[in-house]
Amino acid sequence: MARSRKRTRLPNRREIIIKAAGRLFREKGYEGTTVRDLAEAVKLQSGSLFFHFDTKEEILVALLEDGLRRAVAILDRRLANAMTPREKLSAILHGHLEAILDEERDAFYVVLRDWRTLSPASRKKVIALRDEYESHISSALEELSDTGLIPRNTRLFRLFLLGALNWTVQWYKPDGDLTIGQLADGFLDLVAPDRLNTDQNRK
Amino acid sequence: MARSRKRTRLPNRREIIIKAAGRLFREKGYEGTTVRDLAEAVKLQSGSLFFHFDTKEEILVALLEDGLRRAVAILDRRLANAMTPREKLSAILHGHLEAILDEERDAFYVVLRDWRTLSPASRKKVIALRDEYESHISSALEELSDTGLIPRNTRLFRLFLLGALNWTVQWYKPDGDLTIGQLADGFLDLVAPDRLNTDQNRK
DNA sequence: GTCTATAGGTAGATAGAC
DNA sequence: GTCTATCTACCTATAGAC
Repeated sequence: MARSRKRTRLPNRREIIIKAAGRLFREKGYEGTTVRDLAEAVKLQSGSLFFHFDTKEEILVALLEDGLRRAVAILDRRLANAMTPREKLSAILHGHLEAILDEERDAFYVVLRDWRTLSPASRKKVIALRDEYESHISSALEELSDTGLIPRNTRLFRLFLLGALNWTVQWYKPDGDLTIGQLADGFLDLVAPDRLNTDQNRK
Repeated sequence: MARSRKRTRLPNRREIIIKAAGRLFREKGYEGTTVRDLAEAVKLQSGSLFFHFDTKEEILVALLEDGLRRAVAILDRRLANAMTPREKLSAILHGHLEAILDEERDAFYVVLRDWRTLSPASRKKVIALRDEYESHISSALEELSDTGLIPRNTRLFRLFLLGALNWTVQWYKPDGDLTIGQLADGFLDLVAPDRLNTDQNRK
């Protein structure tokens, strides 16, 4: 206890493996990535991975669970700071896009594509987390439905808005000409135009 | 030549295999589906498949190419019949959703998830077709940008709208309470409200 | 904790009979 | 065109030395 104080907690091997798995699974798919690929990425022999995880699937589950849990935290932090209806809508867009495009990018992409390969037990756990994340967004949107800020057909609007947001994982490039914040603001202006800022409405 | 006249062209074995592959690849993924699975689905032995296709990947490519080509045709037919700006926008929504949720459902789902597993040569061909399909939508939207029907930031609007539409493949259930036509009309009303039909705007 | 070596299983693809 | 039989390669996972 007295010996040494950790300044920045170094990621342990397990976390390093999960992070590398996230990148590889996103790039080549879970089934397209072999444990040898993963071992090479973290400079181990393939057998050594099985000291840290019992199975390959356990690595996938760890990636998805960690990622989804952190995403909920990111979103909730944004929502907690939002007061007006428009701020809340903005928080949903910024928080969600930040989670899926930046911080937990790999986990979101992989869970979307590869959740079907999970065993029933793992699938249940992961899908429950995914549903929980989405329920935070849905209930926040539900609150807005009476303010007049969003259309009255909440279900269809929710499907439309979340679809547009979720699809960004397919095309958004972090090194492109659009920051995540700009994208969120741009989308916000499409669904709830700020009438004070009329530049974009003038012809 | 004189012997018999085909009334309805029976799908030949090759087409039967492609169709079964579409269902299996969508359900279990391309890599998660073995040639033995596919052979069983069409009541053949696994070796017999290789009389019709040289490799497993060739089956995937055939599925995607056929599907994307037909999708372009579906969309263009809809667009050709549309006159007013709002009809054109409606044609985009109806045509696109019909293509990806009904007629070429399997191909769209699979190309989205599994295109990365294709060899570079096959990938190039398939992506070119995908781009061509999308360009038909994009240019139709571009035409609408001067009519005032859609927002002036066409790029962001296009990304937003196509994202919402494309994402429907993730959640739309053909046997649910929403027909594809109803979905298209509902989305149309969100992006370009019909002011004559004010029921939905009244509070 | 990581290594080497390999077991045990299954994948895509081929050969040749019919 | 389809079958049976099988090849080769590679996969996940394990065993035991260090």
